[in-house]
Amino acid sequence: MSVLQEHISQNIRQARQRLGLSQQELADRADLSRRMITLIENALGNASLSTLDRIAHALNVPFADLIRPPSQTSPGETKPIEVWQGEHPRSRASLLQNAAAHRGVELWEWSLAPGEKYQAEPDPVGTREFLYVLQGTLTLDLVSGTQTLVAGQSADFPTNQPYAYSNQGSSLLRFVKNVIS
Amino acid sequence: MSVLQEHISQNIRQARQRLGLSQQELADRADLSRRMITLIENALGNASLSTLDRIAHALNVPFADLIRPPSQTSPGETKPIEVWQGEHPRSRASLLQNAAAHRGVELWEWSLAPGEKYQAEPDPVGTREFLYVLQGTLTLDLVSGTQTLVAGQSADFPTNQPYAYSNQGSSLLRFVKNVIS
DNA sequence: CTAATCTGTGAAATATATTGCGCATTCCCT
DNA sequence: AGGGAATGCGCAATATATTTCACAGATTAG
Repeated sequence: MSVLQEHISQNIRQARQRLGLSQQELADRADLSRRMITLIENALGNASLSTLDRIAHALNVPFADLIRPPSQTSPGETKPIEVWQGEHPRSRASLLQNAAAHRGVELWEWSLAPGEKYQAEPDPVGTREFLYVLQGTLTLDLVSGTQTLVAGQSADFPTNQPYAYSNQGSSLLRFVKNVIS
Repeated sequence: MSVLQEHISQNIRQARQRLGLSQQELADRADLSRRMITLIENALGNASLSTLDRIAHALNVPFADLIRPPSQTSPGETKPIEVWQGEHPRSRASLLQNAAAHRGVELWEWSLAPGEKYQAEPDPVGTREFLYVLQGTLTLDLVSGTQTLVAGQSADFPTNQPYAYSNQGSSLLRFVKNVIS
Protein backbone atom coordinates (compact mmCIF):
# COMPACT_ATOMS: atom_id res chain seq x y z
CA MET A 1 0.00 0.00 0.00
CA SER A 2 1.00 3.61 -0.37
CA VAL A 3 3.18 5.49 2.03
CA LEU A 4 0.32 7.88 2.52
CA GLN A 5 -1.85 5.20 4.05
CA GLU A 6 0.94 4.10 6.31
CA HIS A 7 1.16 7.61 7.71
CA ILE A 8 -2.57 7.95 8.08
CA SER A 9 -2.93 4.65 9.83
CA GLN A 10 -0.17 5.48 12.28
CA ASN A 11 -1.47 8.97 12.92
CA ILE A 12 -5.00 7.80 13.55
CA ARG A 13 -4.03 5.03 15.89
CA GLN A 14 -1.68 7.28 17.76
CA ALA A 15 -4.27 10.02 18.16
CA ARG A 16 -6.95 7.55 19.19
CA GLN A 17 -4.81 5.95 21.86
CA ARG A 18 -3.73 9.32 23.14
CA LEU A 19 -7.38 10.07 23.82
CA GLY A 20 -7.79 6.70 25.46
CA LEU A 21 -10.46 5.62 22.99
CA SER A 22 -11.15 2.09 21.85
CA GLN A 23 -11.75 1.38 18.18
CA GLN A 24 -15.43 0.96 18.99
CA GLU A 25 -15.63 4.34 20.72
CA LEU A 26 -13.90 6.06 17.84
CA ALA A 27 -16.22 4.33 15.40
CA ASP A 28 -19.23 5.58 17.36
CA ARG A 29 -17.94 9.13 17.50
CA ALA A 30 -17.20 9.17 13.80
CA ASP A 31 -20.37 7.31 12.92
CA LEU A 32 -18.42 4.57 11.20
CA SER A 33 -18.16 0.83 11.66
CA ARG A 34 -15.46 -0.58 13.86
CA ARG A 35 -14.50 -2.75 10.91
CA MET A 36 -13.54 0.36 8.97
CA ILE A 37 -11.42 1.69 11.82
CA THR A 38 -9.57 -1.60 11.99
CA LEU A 39 -8.98 -1.60 8.26
CA ILE A 40 -7.68 1.95 8.18
CA GLU A 41 -5.48 1.55 11.23
CA ASN A 42 -3.86 -1.43 9.56
CA ALA A 43 -3.27 0.48 6.34
CA LEU A 44 -5.74 -1.73 4.51
CA GLY A 45 -8.70 -0.37 2.62
CA ASN A 46 -8.80 2.95 0.90
CA ALA A 47 -10.81 5.48 2.84
CA SER A 48 -12.83 8.25 1.27
CA LEU A 49 -12.52 11.91 2.06
CA SER A 50 -15.63 12.03 4.18
CA THR A 51 -14.54 8.99 6.14
CA LEU A 52 -11.18 10.47 6.96
CA ASP A 53 -12.73 13.82 7.70
CA ARG A 54 -15.16 12.32 10.17
CA ILE A 55 -12.31 10.51 11.87
CA ALA A 56 -10.34 13.73 12.10
CA HIS A 57 -13.28 15.46 13.76
CA ALA A 58 -13.86 12.56 16.12
CA LEU A 59 -10.22 12.70 17.14
CA ASN A 60 -10.32 16.45 17.42
CA VAL A 61 -7.32 16.93 15.16
CA PRO A 62 -6.97 18.95 11.96
CA PHE A 63 -7.35 16.89 8.84
CA ALA A 64 -3.86 17.83 7.75
CA ASP A 65 -2.46 16.08 10.80
CA LEU A 66 -3.75 12.77 9.54
CA ILE A 67 -1.85 12.85 6.29
CA ARG A 68 1.18 14.68 7.58
CA PRO A 69 4.30 12.74 6.69
CA PRO A 70 6.04 12.03 9.97
CA SER A 71 8.95 14.22 8.92
CA GLN A 72 7.62 17.62 7.99
CA THR A 73 5.08 20.12 9.20
CA SER A 74 4.13 23.55 8.05
CA PRO A 75 4.64 26.51 10.34
CA GLY A 76 1.63 27.43 12.37
CA GLU A 77 -0.12 27.39 15.66
CA THR A 78 -2.38 24.60 16.74
CA LYS A 79 -5.04 24.82 19.32
CA PRO A 80 -4.76 22.77 22.51
CA ILE A 81 -6.74 19.58 22.76
CA GLU A 82 -8.42 18.98 26.06
CA VAL A 83 -7.60 15.41 26.86
CA TRP A 84 -8.33 14.97 30.52
CA GLN A 85 -10.19 16.90 33.15
CA GLY A 86 -10.23 16.33 36.89
CA GLU A 87 -12.97 16.90 39.38
CA HIS A 88 -11.87 20.46 39.93
CA PRO A 89 -12.43 22.56 36.79
CA ARG A 90 -8.90 23.90 36.91
CA SER A 91 -7.43 20.43 36.76
CA ARG A 92 -6.85 19.55 33.17
CA ALA A 93 -4.44 18.11 30.62
CA SER A 94 -3.98 19.70 27.22
CA LEU A 95 -2.01 18.31 24.36
CA LEU A 96 -0.19 21.29 22.92
CA GLN A 97 1.88 19.79 20.16
CA ASN A 98 2.45 16.39 18.73
CA ALA A 99 5.15 15.50 16.29
CA ALA A 100 4.71 12.31 14.38
CA ALA A 101 8.48 12.27 14.39
CA HIS A 102 10.60 9.20 14.16
CA ARG A 103 8.88 7.68 17.11
CA GLY A 104 6.97 10.68 18.41
CA VAL A 105 7.33 13.68 20.65
CA GLU A 106 4.52 15.31 22.56
CA LEU A 107 4.48 18.59 24.43
CA TRP A 108 1.87 18.84 27.17
CA GLU A 109 0.74 21.43 29.65
CA TRP A 110 -0.93 20.24 32.81
CA SER A 111 -2.78 21.89 35.67
CA LEU A 112 -3.75 20.23 38.93
CA ALA A 113 -5.81 21.81 41.67
CA PRO A 114 -4.76 21.21 45.31
CA GLY A 115 -5.64 17.67 46.37
CA GLU A 116 -6.05 16.50 42.78
CA LYS A 117 -4.37 13.32 41.60
CA TYR A 118 -3.91 11.65 38.22
CA GLN A 119 -3.06 7.98 38.03
CA ALA A 120 -1.44 7.05 34.72
CA GLU A 121 -1.33 3.68 33.04
CA PRO A 122 1.98 2.22 31.91
CA ASP A 123 3.08 3.05 28.38
CA PRO A 124 4.92 0.72 26.00
CA VAL A 125 8.57 0.12 26.79
CA GLY A 126 10.81 2.84 25.48
CA THR A 127 8.43 5.60 26.40
CA ARG A 128 9.71 8.33 28.67
CA GLU A 129 8.68 11.71 29.94
CA PHE A 130 10.21 15.09 30.64
CA LEU A 131 8.62 17.23 33.30
CA TYR A 132 9.05 20.90 33.99
CA VAL A 133 7.16 22.51 36.85
CA LEU A 134 5.93 26.03 36.17
CA GLN A 135 4.31 26.78 39.51
CA GLY A 136 3.28 24.92 42.65
CA THR A 137 4.62 21.60 43.89
CA LEU A 138 4.40 18.32 42.02
CA THR A 139 4.45 15.00 43.84
CA LEU A 140 5.52 12.24 41.49
CA ASP A 141 4.78 8.64 42.47
CA LEU A 142 6.86 5.99 40.78
CA VAL A 143 7.38 2.35 41.59
CA SER A 144 10.89 3.28 42.63
CA GLY A 145 9.67 5.87 45.11
CA THR A 146 8.17 9.31 45.50
CA GLN A 147 9.64 12.59 44.30
CA THR A 148 8.74 16.18 44.94
CA LEU A 149 9.37 18.88 42.36
CA VAL A 150 8.88 22.61 42.87
CA ALA A 151 8.61 25.38 40.28
CA GLY A 152 11.64 25.54 38.01
CA GLN A 153 12.67 21.95 38.54
CA SER A 154 12.54 19.28 35.89
CA ALA A 155 12.70 15.49 35.82
CA ASP A 156 13.17 12.68 33.34
CA PHE A 157 11.84 9.14 33.81
CA PRO A 158 10.61 6.07 31.90
CA THR A 159 6.86 5.49 31.85
CA ASN A 160 6.61 1.82 31.10
CA GLN A 161 5.48 1.38 34.70
CA PRO A 162 2.50 2.83 36.58
CA TYR A 163 3.01 6.36 37.87
CA ALA A 164 0.95 9.20 39.27
CA TYR A 165 0.95 12.98 39.49
CA SER A 166 -0.56 14.69 42.48
CA ASN A 167 -0.78 18.15 43.93
CA GLN A 168 -0.38 17.82 47.68
CA GLY A 169 0.29 21.52 48.13
CA SER A 170 -2.17 24.31 48.81
CA SER A 171 -1.90 26.24 45.55
CA LEU A 172 -2.45 25.49 41.89
CA LEU A 173 0.12 23.28 40.23
CA ARG A 174 1.13 23.84 36.61
CA PHE A 175 3.74 21.96 34.65
CA VAL A 176 4.72 21.07 31.12
CA LYS A 177 5.84 17.67 30.03
CA ASN A 178 7.23 15.88 27.02
CA VAL A 179 6.30 12.39 26.11
CA ILE A 180 8.91 10.71 23.97
CA SER A 181 8.13 7.36 22.47
CA MET B 1 -20.47 19.75 1.04
CA SER B 2 -17.57 20.08 3.41
CA VAL B 3 -15.06 22.89 3.43
CA LEU B 4 -12.41 20.31 2.83
CA GLN B 5 -13.84 19.40 -0.53
CA GLU B 6 -14.12 23.04 -1.50
CA HIS B 7 -10.42 23.45 -0.87
CA ILE B 8 -9.49 20.32 -2.71
CA SER B 9 -11.57 21.16 -5.73
CA GLN B 10 -10.11 24.64 -6.00
CA ASN B 11 -6.57 23.42 -5.49
CA ILE B 12 -6.86 20.75 -8.11
CA ARG B 13 -8.37 23.01 -10.69
CA GLN B 14 -5.83 25.68 -9.95
CA ALA B 15 -2.90 23.27 -10.25
CA ARG B 16 -4.28 21.71 -13.38
CA GLN B 17 -4.72 25.03 -15.16
CA ARG B 18 -1.30 26.16 -14.06
CA LEU B 19 0.08 23.20 -15.98
CA GLY B 20 -2.12 23.99 -18.95
CA LEU B 21 -3.82 20.61 -18.79
CA SER B 22 -7.37 19.84 -19.85
CA GLN B 23 -9.55 17.66 -17.65
CA GLN B 24 -9.07 14.87 -20.14
CA GLU B 25 -5.31 15.12 -20.01
CA LEU B 26 -5.30 15.11 -16.24
CA ALA B 27 -7.62 12.13 -16.23
CA ASP B 28 -5.26 10.26 -18.53
CA ARG B 29 -2.21 11.07 -16.45
CA ALA B 30 -3.93 10.02 -13.26
CA ASP B 31 -5.54 7.00 -14.89
CA LEU B 32 -9.00 8.20 -13.93
CA SER B 33 -12.12 9.02 -15.86
CA ARG B 34 -12.74 12.59 -16.93
CA ARG B 35 -16.10 12.31 -15.24
CA MET B 36 -14.36 11.90 -11.93
CA ILE B 37 -12.19 14.94 -12.49
CA THR B 38 -15.24 17.01 -13.25
CA LEU B 39 -17.01 15.79 -10.15
CA ILE B 40 -14.09 16.50 -7.88
CA GLU B 41 -13.36 19.91 -9.36
CA ASN B 42 -16.95 20.88 -8.70
CA ALA B 43 -16.80 19.68 -5.11
CA LEU B 44 -19.25 16.91 -5.87
CA GLY B 45 -18.50 13.30 -5.21
CA ASN B 46 -16.35 12.04 -2.40
CA ALA B 47 -12.97 10.91 -3.62
CA SER B 48 -11.00 8.12 -2.05
CA LEU B 49 -7.44 8.38 -0.82
CA SER B 50 -5.96 6.60 -3.80
CA THR B 51 -7.89 8.78 -6.21
CA LEU B 52 -6.65 11.97 -4.62
CA ASP B 53 -3.17 10.59 -4.37
CA ARG B 54 -3.07 9.75 -8.06
CA ILE B 55 -4.26 13.24 -8.88
CA ALA B 56 -1.58 14.74 -6.68
CA HIS B 57 1.07 12.74 -8.50
CA ALA B 58 -0.34 13.64 -11.89
CA LEU B 59 -0.23 17.30 -10.94
CA ASN B 60 3.20 16.92 -9.48
CA VAL B 61 2.22 18.45 -6.16
CA PRO B 62 2.53 17.07 -2.61
CA PHE B 63 -0.66 15.52 -1.31
CA ALA B 64 -0.76 17.99 1.55
CA ASP B 65 -1.04 20.84 -0.93
CA LEU B 66 -4.39 19.54 -2.07
CA ILE B 67 -6.07 19.90 1.29
CA ARG B 68 -4.72 23.19 2.48
CA PRO B 69 -6.79 26.33 2.13
CA PRO B 70 -6.28 27.51 -1.46
CA SER B 71 -4.48 30.65 -0.40
CA GLN B 72 -1.11 29.11 0.56
CA THR B 73 0.97 26.87 -0.07
CA SER B 74 15.64 6.14 35.72
CA PRO B 75 14.20 9.01 37.30
CA GLY B 76 16.27 11.94 38.24
CA GLU B 77 16.45 15.66 38.24
CA THR B 78 19.10 17.51 36.34
CA LYS B 79 20.10 21.06 36.92
CA PRO B 80 19.61 23.60 34.15
CA ILE B 81 22.59 24.56 32.00
CA GLU B 82 22.85 28.24 31.21
CA VAL B 83 23.49 28.37 27.50
CA TRP B 84 22.83 31.93 26.47
CA GLN B 85 22.48 35.24 28.25
CA GLY B 86 21.29 38.55 26.85
CA GLU B 87 22.35 42.04 27.77
CA HIS B 88 19.69 42.23 30.39
CA PRO B 89 20.42 39.80 33.25
CA ARG B 90 16.92 38.41 33.12
CA SER B 91 17.30 37.36 29.50
CA ARG B 92 18.63 33.84 29.39
CA ALA B 93 18.28 30.42 27.80
CA SER B 94 18.56 27.25 29.87
CA LEU B 95 18.76 23.72 28.59
CA LEU B 96 16.52 21.76 30.90
CA GLN B 97 16.58 18.29 29.40
CA ASN B 98 18.19 16.65 26.45
CA ALA B 99 17.23 13.19 25.28
CA ALA B 100 19.58 11.32 23.00
CA ALA B 101 16.51 9.69 21.52
CA HIS B 102 16.42 8.36 18.01
CA ARG B 103 17.28 11.69 16.64
CA GLY B 104 17.14 13.89 19.70
CA VAL B 105 14.73 15.90 21.75
CA GLU B 106 15.53 18.96 23.82
CA LEU B 107 13.38 20.79 26.30
CA TRP B 108 14.28 24.45 26.85
CA GLU B 109 13.04 27.25 29.00
CA TRP B 110 13.66 30.78 27.79
CA SER B 111 13.27 34.25 29.27
CA LEU B 112 13.50 37.49 27.34
CA ALA B 113 13.37 40.95 28.89
CA PRO B 114 11.40 43.66 27.06
CA GLY B 115 13.24 44.80 23.94
CA GLU B 116 15.50 41.77 23.91
CA LYS B 117 16.02 39.80 20.71
CA TYR B 118 17.71 36.52 19.84
CA GLN B 119 18.72 35.83 16.26
CA ALA B 120 19.16 32.12 15.54
CA GLU B 121 21.18 30.45 12.81
CA PRO B 122 19.58 27.83 10.56
CA ASP B 123 19.72 24.24 11.78
CA PRO B 124 20.17 21.17 9.60
CA VAL B 125 17.14 20.17 7.55
CA GLY B 126 14.69 18.10 9.49
CA THR B 127 15.11 20.12 12.66
CA ARG B 128 11.97 21.58 14.13
CA GLU B 129 10.87 23.43 17.23
CA PHE B 130 7.89 23.48 19.52
CA LEU B 131 7.17 26.70 21.37
CA TYR B 132 4.93 27.29 24.33
CA VAL B 133 4.60 30.78 25.77
CA LEU B 134 4.27 30.91 29.56
CA GLN B 135 3.93 34.65 30.01
CA GLY B 136 4.38 37.82 27.98
CA THR B 137 4.28 38.13 24.19
CA LEU B 138 6.63 36.42 21.79
CA THR B 139 7.35 37.82 18.36
CA LEU B 140 8.59 35.12 16.03
CA ASP B 141 10.35 36.12 12.83
CA LEU B 142 10.46 33.52 10.08
CA VAL B 143 11.29 33.86 6.44
CA SER B 144 7.66 33.10 5.75
CA GLY B 145 6.54 36.02 7.88
CA THR B 146 6.15 37.25 11.43
CA GLN B 147 4.04 35.64 14.12
CA THR B 148 2.94 36.85 17.51
CA LEU B 149 2.26 34.44 20.34
CA VAL B 150 0.80 35.30 23.72
CA ALA B 151 0.79 33.28 26.92
CA GLY B 152 -0.85 29.88 26.47
CA GLN B 153 -0.27 29.69 22.74
CA SER B 154 2.06 27.27 21.07
CA ALA B 155 3.62 26.96 17.65
CA ASP B 156 5.46 24.42 15.57
CA PHE B 157 7.87 25.28 12.76
CA PRO B 158 10.94 24.02 10.91
CA THR B 159 14.25 25.67 11.80
CA ASN B 160 16.34 24.96 8.74
CA GLN B 161 16.03 28.64 7.92
CA PRO B 162 17.05 31.76 9.88
CA TYR B 163 14.61 32.81 12.59
CA ALA B 164 14.48 35.13 15.56
CA TYR B 165 12.73 35.50 18.90
CA SER B 166 12.04 38.92 20.29
CA ASN B 167 10.12 40.46 23.13
CA GLN B 168 8.48 43.59 21.79
CA GLY B 169 6.16 43.88 24.75
CA SER B 170 6.64 45.77 27.97
CA SER B 171 6.80 42.83 30.40
CA LEU B 172 8.99 39.81 30.85
CA LEU B 173 8.56 37.04 28.30
CA ARG B 174 8.92 33.40 29.31
CA PHE B 175 8.42 30.37 27.11
CA VAL B 176 9.43 26.74 26.81
CA LYS B 177 10.49 25.10 23.61
CA ASN B 178 11.35 21.70 22.21
CA VAL B 179 14.01 21.17 19.66
CA ILE B 180 13.49 18.00 17.68
CA SER B 181 16.19 16.90 15.34
C1' DC C 1 -21.17 29.35 -40.48
C1' DT C 2 -18.82 24.88 -39.32
C1' DA C 3 -15.58 22.31 -37.01
C1' DA C 4 -13.04 21.33 -33.01
C1' DT C 5 -12.06 21.48 -28.08
C1' DC C 6 -13.36 21.99 -23.41
C1' DT C 7 -16.48 21.53 -19.82
C1' DG C 8 -20.78 19.99 -17.30
C1' DT C 9 -24.43 16.60 -16.70
C1' DG C 10 -27.54 12.34 -16.74
C1' DA C 11 -28.03 7.36 -16.47
C1' DA C 12 -26.82 2.65 -16.35
C1' DA C 13 -23.05 -0.51 -15.42
C1' DT C 14 -19.24 -1.77 -12.69
C1' DA C 15 -15.83 -1.59 -9.08
C1' DT C 16 -15.00 -1.00 -4.58
C1' DA C 17 -15.66 1.19 -0.10
C1' DT C 18 -18.29 0.31 4.00
C1' DT C 19 -21.21 -2.29 6.89
C1' DG C 20 -22.78 -6.05 9.94
C1' DC C 21 -21.88 -10.36 11.92
C1' DG C 22 -19.49 -14.04 13.72
C1' DC C 23 -15.41 -15.93 15.55
C1' DA C 24 -10.58 -16.30 17.13
C1' DT C 25 -6.95 -14.21 19.75
C1' DT C 26 -4.84 -11.62 23.15
C1' DC C 27 -4.66 -9.23 27.41
C1' DC C 28 -6.34 -7.85 31.80
C1' DC C 29 -8.68 -8.77 35.83
C1' DT C 30 -10.69 -11.73 40.04
C1' DA D 1 -9.46 -21.33 35.07
C1' DG D 2 -12.98 -18.07 33.46
C1' DG D 3 -15.24 -13.62 32.05
C1' DG D 4 -14.94 -9.35 29.75
C1' DA D 5 -12.89 -5.83 26.88
C1' DA D 6 -10.15 -4.85 22.85
C1' DT D 7 -8.38 -6.03 18.44
C1' DG D 8 -7.96 -8.55 13.89
C1' DC D 9 -10.07 -10.94 10.18
C1' DG D 10 -13.22 -13.64 6.76
C1' DC D 11 -17.43 -13.13 4.31
C1' DA D 12 -21.88 -11.81 2.42
C1' DA D 13 -24.79 -7.69 1.94
C1' DT D 14 -25.21 -2.98 0.96
C1' DA D 15 -23.91 1.69 -0.15
C1' DT D 16 -21.45 4.43 -2.94
C1' DA D 17 -17.40 5.71 -5.65
C1' DT D 18 -15.96 5.36 -10.35
C1' DT D 19 -16.46 4.32 -15.13
C1' DT D 20 -18.52 4.47 -19.68
C1' DC D 21 -21.18 6.62 -22.98
C1' DA D 22 -23.97 9.95 -24.85
C1' DC D 23 -25.44 14.58 -25.32
C1' DA D 24 -25.64 19.78 -24.64
C1' DG D 25 -23.75 24.44 -24.11
C1' DA D 26 -19.63 27.54 -24.49
C1' DT D 27 -15.65 28.93 -26.56
C1' DT D 28 -12.33 29.49 -30.13
C1' DA D 29 -10.43 29.07 -34.78
C1' DG D 30 -10.69 28.79 -39.84
